[in-house]
Amino acid sequence: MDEIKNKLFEKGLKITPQRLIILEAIYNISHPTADDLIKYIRKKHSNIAIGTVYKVLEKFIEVGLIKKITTEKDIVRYDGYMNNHHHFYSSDSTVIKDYIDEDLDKILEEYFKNKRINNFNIEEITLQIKGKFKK
Amino acid sequence: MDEIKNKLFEKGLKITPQRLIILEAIYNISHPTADDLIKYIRKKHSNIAIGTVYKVLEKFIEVGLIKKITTEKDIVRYDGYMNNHHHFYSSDSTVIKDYIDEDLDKILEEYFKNKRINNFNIEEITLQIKGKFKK
DNA sequence: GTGGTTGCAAACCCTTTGCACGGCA
DNA sequence: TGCCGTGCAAAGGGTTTGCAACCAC
Repeated sequence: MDEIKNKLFEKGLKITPQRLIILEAIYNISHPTADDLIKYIRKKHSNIAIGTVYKVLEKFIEVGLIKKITTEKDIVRYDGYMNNHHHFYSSDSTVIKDYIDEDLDKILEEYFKNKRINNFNIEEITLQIKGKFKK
Repeated sequence: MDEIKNKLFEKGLKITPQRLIILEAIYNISHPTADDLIKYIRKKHSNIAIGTVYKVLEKFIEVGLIKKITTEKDIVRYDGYMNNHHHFYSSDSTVIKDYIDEDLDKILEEYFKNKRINNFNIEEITLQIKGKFKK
């Protein structure tokens, strides 16, 4: 729990029970929706206001603690893993898996450097890889 | 307008004025939201019900005439260009631009073939390229 | 003729907002 | 103590739904 406190501290955020539990929840649930977080927190701890959850998430995004990710299925999810990474999206369920591949990142960087897209400054490239998980 | 009729016919859909105008609108607006479509149609023609627009779009997606695309900014947009392609997302506006690059598609296909991701069947790879358009 | 399609309005769901109270620094 | 964070409930905005009337085939 102390490393979670540190993360808040490093970003200059006040440490509150709500922020601690929300950040912990983000790290413990894979790509949660706001609703996933609320349920998780209400199960473990006492109550939390829905508005608070949204406000805290917004603040976390603002300071760069988490990211929003968007899926085909319209519901916003949150991701606490901040290094560059891609996502596998299941085409027959709501499952999302992270895909980390620094070799690929380098290939893409190189590719676009040579390509010289001259009216666009690339900041970030993310792959959405759709398909089916094998069982 | 006849090629639009053909597209509906090929997919086995009944040809109605609403479907014709919605599909035409999708081809004439870049990555429209549902609301963009409604406004476009109401400007050109007579009225159209909001519910109808959503139902028609859902049907088009079902038969593979269009795709949904999702952005950071939570609003669903529609895309009538069905060949594989990627998107540039402006990080300081809502502009989206298509990016077609068959060489890149081949490189990625090859890359993942060699990678042998063995618990996932890849169906489609889409790049989200975030950055800023130069003026 | 008849099943699919449309219009309309109400319902829904997720998210945002305003404000008074409460608690961290 | 002062200001930021929280809870609550109401409002907002986009999307979905149910049903009667309508129309393409």
